[in-house]
Amino acid sequence: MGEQNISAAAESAGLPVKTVRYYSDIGLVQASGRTESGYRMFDERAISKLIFVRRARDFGFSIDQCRELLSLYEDPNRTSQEVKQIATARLNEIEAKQRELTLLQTELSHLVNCCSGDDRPDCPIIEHLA
Amino acid sequence: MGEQNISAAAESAGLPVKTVRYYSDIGLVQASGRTESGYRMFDERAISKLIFVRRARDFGFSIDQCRELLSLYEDPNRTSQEVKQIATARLNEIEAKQRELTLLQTELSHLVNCCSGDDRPDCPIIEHLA
DNA sequence: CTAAGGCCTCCAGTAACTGGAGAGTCAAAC
DNA sequence: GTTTGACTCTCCAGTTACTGGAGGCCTTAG
Repeated sequence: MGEQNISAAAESAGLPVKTVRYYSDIGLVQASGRTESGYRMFDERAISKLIFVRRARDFGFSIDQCRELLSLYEDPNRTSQEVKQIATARLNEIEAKQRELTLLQTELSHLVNCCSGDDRPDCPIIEHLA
Repeated sequence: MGEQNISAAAESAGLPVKTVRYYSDIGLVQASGRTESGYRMFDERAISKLIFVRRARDFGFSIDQCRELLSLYEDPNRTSQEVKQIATARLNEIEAKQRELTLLQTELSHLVNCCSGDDRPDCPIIEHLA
């Protein structure tokens, strides 16, 4: 199992083939080489990068943040400070989004609870938006 | 103040001019008419629709949901049931997103707390992603 | 009358893919 | 040896909800 073609690599990484090709196209995770006929081949290092990116994407890191994290991952001279900074930025995004959603949820659930949901046209939801 | 041009309408609604033009283009909120020279004009009804859409967008309703809400808003024979159904769908989306973010926040904040953030390369965040 | 600003349309770009067309490639079945 | 089916390739279009910009007409203040 030295090198795998794109579908094997995609399966190893838990990603769709299309996504692996896309990451390859944008230079996020390059294939380690091509066959004579032009098929992408992925070695273990490339596959571990794909896995890394998948996990980072699961955390909601953007492609650009993934690019930075990946280069830190690959850099033996990285400092944990650099990594922590990126992760903290993402954490702040998450927490900001949480606060936003909590406000929306509070207000919208209140409106939904106040709406009788019957056959009459009177509706506090519509009234609130109008 | 019978009819307003696009910048006055945008200001009344609290939306960027570009967005008003966009809503007009996609048929979400049409201008009530055009001047001889082709300028869009918005009457009070159009402007109240713009405001309605802005508020609905603030709740995170999609353009398509806004379209539905708007047609209910305009329909004297609507039932509050129909409105409630759309709002409940959006509320479910919000709550699903909240659950997702809470999981992420828990996990990521744990990792960030475990990361020393110093000059050494050892980092639990990177290790978790690898 | 001219210059500044507002308005018009159309096109491109954003994020991160996803789907599809058309064409070449590979492995196995016949 | 060929054929068939699955796989791969590239390139293009579409998704969401705008946003920015080019090029050109319109309006209004000085």
